[in-house]
Amino acid sequence: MQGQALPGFRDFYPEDFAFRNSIFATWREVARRYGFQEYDGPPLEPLELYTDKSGAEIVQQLYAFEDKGGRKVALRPEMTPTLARMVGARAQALKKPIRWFSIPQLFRYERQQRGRLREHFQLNMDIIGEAGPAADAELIAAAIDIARAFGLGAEHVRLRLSDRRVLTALLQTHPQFHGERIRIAFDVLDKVERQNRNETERRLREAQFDASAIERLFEIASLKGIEAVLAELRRCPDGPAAGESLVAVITALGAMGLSEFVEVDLTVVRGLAYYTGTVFELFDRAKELRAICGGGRYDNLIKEIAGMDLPCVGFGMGDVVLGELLTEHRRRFEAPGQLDAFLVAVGGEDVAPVLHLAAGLRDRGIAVEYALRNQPIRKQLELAAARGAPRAVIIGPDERKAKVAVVRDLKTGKQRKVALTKVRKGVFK
RNA sequence: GUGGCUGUAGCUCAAUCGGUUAGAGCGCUGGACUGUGGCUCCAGAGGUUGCGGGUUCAAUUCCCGUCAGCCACCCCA
Repeated sequence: MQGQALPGFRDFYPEDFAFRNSIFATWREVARRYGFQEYDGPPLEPLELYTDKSGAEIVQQLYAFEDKGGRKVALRPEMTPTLARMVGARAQALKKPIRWFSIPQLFRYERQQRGRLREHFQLNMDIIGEAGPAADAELIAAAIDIARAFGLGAEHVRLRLSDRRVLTALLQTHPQFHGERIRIAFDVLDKVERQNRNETERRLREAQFDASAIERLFEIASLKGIEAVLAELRRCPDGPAAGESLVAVITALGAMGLSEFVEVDLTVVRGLAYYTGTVFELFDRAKELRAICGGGRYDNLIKEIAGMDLPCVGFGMGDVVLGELLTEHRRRFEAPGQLDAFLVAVGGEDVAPVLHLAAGLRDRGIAVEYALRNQPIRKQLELAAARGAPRAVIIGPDERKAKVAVVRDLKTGKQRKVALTKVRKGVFK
């Protein structure tokens, strides 16, 4: 075997490409329904776009190198910094709120495993310039509607919802959770579901938290559902205010009829440091796969990158985990037969008339194919069927004499003679 | 980046205790079938057993390295 794709990179054979296209088409369709406009940026960006925001360690996970002009560049690992730059540059001119989406191919140099490659396509939807919770609800609704558009209902997926402002308010009721140490608590909470309790306690003790603080953190982690969270918030000084946005988001989603998908869970934190409020993830119910989609509110990022003060909320949804889930649910896309007709020449003297007919039909936008060698009709029909053509148009000496073609329905096997004048116009019956 | 497991035809898998010419099904190509596909039958092509080294009279089989895949960690687009 001579060569193969680099590790973590995919070849898309026609059936894979059809599947990918069907995912993209659904993404675009839902984005359109929500009034989003599509944009794109360069796949190659200045390295600093990522290092400035994410810290130098992430360079280890970037496809980064020096170009021939000595510039340090990187293949984009995420779309948000590019979006921030683009919006920042025209922030004055763009009518707010901005609703934009993109389907970039993103790259990351990491060891691949299931659901995580070195390259993937990711739908990004963002609302920029609206600080209120209606924007958060709108995006969460879009994420859920995408799942629904793929035939995934509340029995297949669930949306886990949290809010960092709520989490902060609850944590701060304990004196040991303050300032930088809240970040540590975030980090631990993010992993609390994946680790056993002993491991979690060990990490907290290493970070100098005492038994009462650890107890408090587990208390917060165990709060499930909005009622439990609200009850707890009422016992904090700034609690009710911190919970306002979360309540508004849940209310809006309820009004849209999406409550059965939504579950408040404070252990959803998201790894990225720049989230400031709402955070959410879409999961398969069985929780066998990684998150299908993740996002949240990041109100300070554009100011950091472009200097404009614009609140944002957005999410990313990759094609890899989603594709795995769809395949599991047997919703794998079958490549559609794209031909309208397969033209069959009975003998060598029929080839030129078939070519002529093919050219005329193609001019009319009709998709046709014919055998590239002289073959028995048997072979030509076999190819026609394999290509998924709905019908074969057979032309032989008898047909030419009678100025007709035999149109054979390849599904039913029924055939009839149709005048050539009609066939030439793409009328096959 | 760390650790564990696994690599045989395009795909799914065989190959006895280490035994000489590595097989089968599906798929692909051709034929039976000279104006009618799907069925059936026949034949063919397709392999450096991931790659490299070692042990042995003999390696798909045992050992080491390496690459790739899967899983876990790390990390989360």
